[in-house]
Amino acid sequence: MKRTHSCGALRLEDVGKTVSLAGWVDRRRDLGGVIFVDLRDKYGKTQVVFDPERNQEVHQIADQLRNEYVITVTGVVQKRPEGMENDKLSTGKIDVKIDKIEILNTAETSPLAINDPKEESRENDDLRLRYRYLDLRRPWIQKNLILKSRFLKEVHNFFHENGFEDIETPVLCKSTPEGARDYLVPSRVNPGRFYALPQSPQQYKQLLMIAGMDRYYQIAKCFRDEDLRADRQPEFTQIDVEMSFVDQNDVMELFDRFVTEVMGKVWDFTPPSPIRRMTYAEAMLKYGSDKPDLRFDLEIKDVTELAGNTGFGVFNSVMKAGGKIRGLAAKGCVDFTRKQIDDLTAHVARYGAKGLVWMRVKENDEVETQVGKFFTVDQLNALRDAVGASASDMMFFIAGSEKVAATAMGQLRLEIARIKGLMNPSVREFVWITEFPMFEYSETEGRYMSMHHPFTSPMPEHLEMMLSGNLKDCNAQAYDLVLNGVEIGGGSVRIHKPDVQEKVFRLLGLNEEQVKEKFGFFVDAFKFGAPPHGGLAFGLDRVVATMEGFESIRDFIAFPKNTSASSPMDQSPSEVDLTQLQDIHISLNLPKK
RNA sequence: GGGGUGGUAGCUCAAUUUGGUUAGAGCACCGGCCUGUCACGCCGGAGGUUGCGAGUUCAAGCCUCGUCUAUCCCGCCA
Repeated sequence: MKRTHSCGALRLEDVGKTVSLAGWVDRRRDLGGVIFVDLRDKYGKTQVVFDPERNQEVHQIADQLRNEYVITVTGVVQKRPEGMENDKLSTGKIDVKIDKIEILNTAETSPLAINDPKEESRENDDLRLRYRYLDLRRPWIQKNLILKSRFLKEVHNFFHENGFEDIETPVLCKSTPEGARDYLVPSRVNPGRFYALPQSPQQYKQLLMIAGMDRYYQIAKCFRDEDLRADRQPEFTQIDVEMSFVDQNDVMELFDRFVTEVMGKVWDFTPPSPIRRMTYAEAMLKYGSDKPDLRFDLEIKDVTELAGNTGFGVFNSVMKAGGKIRGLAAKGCVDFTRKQIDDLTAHVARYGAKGLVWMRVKENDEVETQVGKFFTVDQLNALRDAVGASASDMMFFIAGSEKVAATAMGQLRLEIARIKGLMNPSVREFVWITEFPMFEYSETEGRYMSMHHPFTSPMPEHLEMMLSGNLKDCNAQAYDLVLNGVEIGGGSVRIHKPDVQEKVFRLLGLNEEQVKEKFGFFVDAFKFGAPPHGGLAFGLDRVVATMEGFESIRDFIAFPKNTSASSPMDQSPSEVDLTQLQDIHISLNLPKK
């Protein structure tokens, strides 16, 4: 027994007890005589005291202690002298006078400042990942992992209480077209053949519905071989759910309860119930995004008719070409400098905006703008009223294709909110986005692609439209759950009729042979009595990160990859022995340097 | 694949108008002093291929080119 208590356990009522503690030396304060050591473990910190008058031998050993040494100590809990309490520690009213010490391990000087009291001070990511086991000793990051663990426990409870079964699905799967690039695993016993790691257990969970399992959930590892971002890792975890005999309302209602009962409990708050819903069309129009951040207004207005029918050639030609003109009133931003506006212009250019038109509303409500000569005073005033601007506001306008006008404006909206500090991290705004388009035209592929995935059912009233080949206006029974501008979950009602599924594959450009080869087993399964079903997947890492106000999910994953999808700690991916490659019948054809 | 930003001591950063003594500071580290500190304090010390490679120049951390790398973003991510 190395310890009787953790380093976060002792309180005033323990005074007088003889205790043993074990942990890491967080910090040593040597006053010449008495030596103080903050001993740290997962549970907290406790100050232990080495008094030369109490025990000279032990004191001499304490003299050798350095940061991150691993020790076990035994001593007597004492009330700290008057005025010597430390309010920052839960154990701060006591300390432990040490009679016995054992150095369990020494430690080299840490390349990371583990005991840095400034929580926001972090070394660069490369160094942190290289010494991740040291990085993970920091209390703030341990807190993140522990929170995720607690959340998972409640997730399991919730689904079990609601009749869901936790069923594992394969990690070695069949590679399928559509979607992200697959991670491939060569088969040794089947030369020239490959498994794919699952992008999600989508098909398996649907097969479980066909199998009659009725309600399935799984904490599922998913893999996507695409470029990384702060909120995207090549492997990540989903709370994956599927239910039989449900419509989309049933799924959303279940997750309304999930948010209230699980997230509300873990983060100790009361979410709105039900969570508000907004159509995709409304979100794109008003917020220029399918994941609107509703912590602030800054609503976008369509001013195509107003602005297009003026003497301003740019607006005029965009409208005639079938494009849109969108505007918004940036409240209290009349004093934006020319440099700020230039930066905003550059910002929206990244999203395809050809330009950014700005107008100031002066104290007397008069509109002032560089392009004023193209508008009448009435037209300017009409624009001002249309976007809801008044004195001391700045107005911004973007003209372009509907997609560019919407998304560039949406990004402008976010950037203004950042500048004005409107993204309050303590506010949580949930919203369901519904009625997503069924298909999306891909310029790079030159064809329509599924916006969600190819198993998504069209809205019943749009089925005929889809079957007749109108893909543009066909909406799906798909829904995303959005929190503070972050998509934390998404799902759909699935197609359960084999003929509809076949048709969708065909519309996506897959011929009969390709469907048979890639999805044959899946399509066959639907011929044997598939129940209507639907579900949803929650991004576990992203939910926790977003709830904690972090943008990067890396601080919630014990061993994440860097942006090159490699691990600076274990140097993976790495080269392998030639014999290993021979076993799996692989020869390398590497790009020239 | 493309763009932005960064790479200087173990760590976090600095180094004046394109350049001008021996590249600095804080923390960490090592030594000394200090008996109630808690980011202890005081004194001293050590620590540098300025990512790498070329180039321009009398002179490069600083300018140019290439390259590597990290990060953020666009594309991509059903």
